[in-house]
Amino acid sequence: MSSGSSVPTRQRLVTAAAELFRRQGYAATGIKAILTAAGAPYGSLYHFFPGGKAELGRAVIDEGGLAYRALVEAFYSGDADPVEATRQFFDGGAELLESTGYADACPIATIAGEIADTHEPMRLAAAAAFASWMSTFAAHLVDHGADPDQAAAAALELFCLVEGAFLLGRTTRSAEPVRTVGRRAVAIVAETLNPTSTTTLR
Amino acid sequence: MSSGSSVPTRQRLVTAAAELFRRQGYAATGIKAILTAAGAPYGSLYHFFPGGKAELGRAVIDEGGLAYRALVEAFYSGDADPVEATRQFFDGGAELLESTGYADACPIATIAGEIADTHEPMRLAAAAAFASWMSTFAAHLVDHGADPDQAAAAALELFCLVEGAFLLGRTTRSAEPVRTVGRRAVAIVAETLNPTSTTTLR
DNA sequence: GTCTATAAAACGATAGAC
DNA sequence: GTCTATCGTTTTATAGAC
Repeated sequence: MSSGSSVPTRQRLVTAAAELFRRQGYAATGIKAILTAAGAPYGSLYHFFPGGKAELGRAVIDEGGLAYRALVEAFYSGDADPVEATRQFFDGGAELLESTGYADACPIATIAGEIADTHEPMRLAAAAAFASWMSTFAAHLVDHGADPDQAAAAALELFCLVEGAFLLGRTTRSAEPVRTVGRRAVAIVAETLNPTSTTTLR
Repeated sequence: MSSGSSVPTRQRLVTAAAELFRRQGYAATGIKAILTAAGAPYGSLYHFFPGGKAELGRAVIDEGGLAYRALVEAFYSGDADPVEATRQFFDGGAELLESTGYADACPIATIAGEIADTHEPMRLAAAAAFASWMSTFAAHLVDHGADPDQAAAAALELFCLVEGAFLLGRTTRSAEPVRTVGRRAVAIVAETLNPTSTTTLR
């Protein structure tokens, strides 16, 4: 299946590893399985990634981080209403989860959970990716009039809602958690853009 | 360190495995490491867990689920004010994360993320544990006057906030995410117990 | 830059003595 | 119920031909 000739070997390796890591985890995925999925020979991996599996893992986190950041930007760009964008973002996440048999959720969350205490370079890469998503979203809120501190808090809250709902949704094989937290996320964004009274909830 | 004579072998195995699984993940933790940490010989594991590593993993999830459910009950019991209990629950989580060097967070989240798509018995055990935590919390809200549906939604939202913040906190080595979502959690509980107007956010 | 053969170690699991 | 020796496999990584 696939392994078309036009895609460079290095990228085929990263793509195949990303898919397997996200579903099975980093440690449970053997290099041979990645090689088979990528249609690449054993030596190619160590040509492009002399650091072996760990360096490939880092590349997977970096590229997954960039891809998801681009996704956030696609929803929260320019004039797009943050509230409506949030509704669509969470609906899209729920549909993705369902349509992939509850396999595809966050591209790096599973890896991050495994290596946070054991592999410093990968941990830092994951932290940078997470931060880039939140700051991209928070900047859009600020562009639409939100207070910077409140926007940062809202970004963190939405991140946690998404990641928690992805974990719960994958574990229970349901998209309901994503839809439920999506409604809460919409309310948070609306509140952040339009604080109700002088003494707010926070 | 430890391996006191009074603790039964079976429980030493589960405790040692739980600690290693939570920090390194399920797949990355070898049986030999568990045996060494538990001070148990190779054969004991297969005496108590004929199903091997997977059966031990299931036991870790089950016992971790019961322990955390007891923790939730300790905070949300009887007359305890749900809002104040929520504040203390999240503060406690933040302090635990800090005091353990950002290692100890959710006892089964790391495992759940790894095996959700690959190991059905463990996945179901994790789903049951998650559900028991949420229903325990939701029941307390209902006891204090909340609408059952809103209580269930609030329980799901708090779960996702906690799990997301634990992941982000472990990845960034900071307890800040837990404290930030804790403030949001307090607001959610307060709103659930005391809806403001006829047309609410949801 | 591609590919294979192979090394060296670690893996989960089992058998059988005690 | 405890312990060890060991099987068979799989792991990551390397060497070296092409």
